[in-house]
Amino acid sequence: MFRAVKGTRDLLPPDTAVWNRVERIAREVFRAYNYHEIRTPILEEEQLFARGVGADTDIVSKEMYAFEDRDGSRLVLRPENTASVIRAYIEHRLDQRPGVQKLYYIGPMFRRERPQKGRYRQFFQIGAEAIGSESPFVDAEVIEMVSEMLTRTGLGGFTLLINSVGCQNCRPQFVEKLRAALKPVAAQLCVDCQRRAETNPLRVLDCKVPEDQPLIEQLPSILDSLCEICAPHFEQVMMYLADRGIPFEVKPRLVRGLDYYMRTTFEVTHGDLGAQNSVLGGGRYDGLAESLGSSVHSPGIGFSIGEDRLVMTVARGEDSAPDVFIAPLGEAALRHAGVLARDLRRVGVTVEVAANLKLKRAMELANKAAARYALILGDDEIAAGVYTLKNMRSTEQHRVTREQIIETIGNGN
RNA sequence: GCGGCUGUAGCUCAGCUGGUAGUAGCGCCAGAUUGUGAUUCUGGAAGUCACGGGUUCGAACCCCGUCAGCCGCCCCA
Repeated sequence: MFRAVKGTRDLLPPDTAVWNRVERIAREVFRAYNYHEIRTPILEEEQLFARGVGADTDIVSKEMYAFEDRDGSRLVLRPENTASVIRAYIEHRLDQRPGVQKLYYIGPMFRRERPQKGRYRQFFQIGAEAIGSESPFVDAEVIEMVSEMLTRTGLGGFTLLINSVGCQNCRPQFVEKLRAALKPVAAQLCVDCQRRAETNPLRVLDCKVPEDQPLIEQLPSILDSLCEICAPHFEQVMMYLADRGIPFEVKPRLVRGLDYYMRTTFEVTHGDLGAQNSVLGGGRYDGLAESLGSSVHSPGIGFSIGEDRLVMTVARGEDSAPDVFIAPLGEAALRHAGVLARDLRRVGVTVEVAANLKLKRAMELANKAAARYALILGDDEIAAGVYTLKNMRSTEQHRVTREQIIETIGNGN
């Protein structure tokens, strides 16, 4: 027997209704903020991510689905979408279009990790990028938008964390400071942190081992090391968020795993997600376009929502049910039903026709499908030129004309 | 990539210290005579007990391996 490959899954009804609802809300919110959809290929050149995301990141160094194409070129299934969007932005000279380019996407990403709760090898992201402005106002607007989006999907009890990770000027200085501060205490930290202290000191700040926390608290904060550009930028972002009444928490130890982030970074966590408690991550990446070959400075900020994780945490809805379940008795009635069904569907009524079934069976199926009405069509009705319409909930049934069907159903009775 | 737990009908699960699977619940299908569902009653189908080895007279049960799922680590959405 064939099965979905490890880490991938089939989404079945009625769960797909929840996905559609989430996506519908996302599109509505994107529209309100004047974002437009971009669709980029799932396959990209391997180098795009090595250069964009960073060759040393976990995503690139060990999680990509990479393979050699028949012509020898190295391709990958995209592990994230920001690099692709920037690639498309450069390729199609979107920098020549007027104003800030505000783009959104919804689609699958691929990372070859060990699956667990809220983590799949094929997972879906809803994300957006605003390219062409360094203004902290844009940062605040993006953050406001994600907050709005999550709230409207019905997600409650999430926490918005923000931070600034500085820029190429102030971050290296901070890293040195951190290294110096870590030297005397590294031996008392967990083994992972001892390794991180060497390879990537910023990661130590993100350690979750409880015993390490007292020592980590004592380490310098990047917010004290921000340069004269980064510091006011962050202040303004917080001010604009406060203006809009958006609750947030400053987490100076928030570190993101992608190399391209600078200045503003943010994350949304939710308690119901288990160890993978992050529903959304994002940040500013002012140098990314240039590192991907753009001749024009194209600063940007973006985010992506883990749609699988969001769906996990929002209420489970019900899928749509038919308005009318038509039960035709006999061949003549079936032909008549086919035409009637077409006409009803054309005016927006959801119709199911029970073909070649006994009436009892048709009624059973109408009930199981949660249909609002059953429409019985037999020789009597054909002779009289009417239909028998039964309200499945109240059990009342009447003989009605074609016009009355649409009227009754349209009224939602 | 590393660790822990789990793997019996479509689903949720029983199955005693190994003797060769359950009238279990839900679901599914059919019937309770004529053109009426959801309630009720009756009947039925469906499992190579994840897969492959081993121990044993005998394994769903014990041992080893593989695979899958879940949970955690790493990291991230």
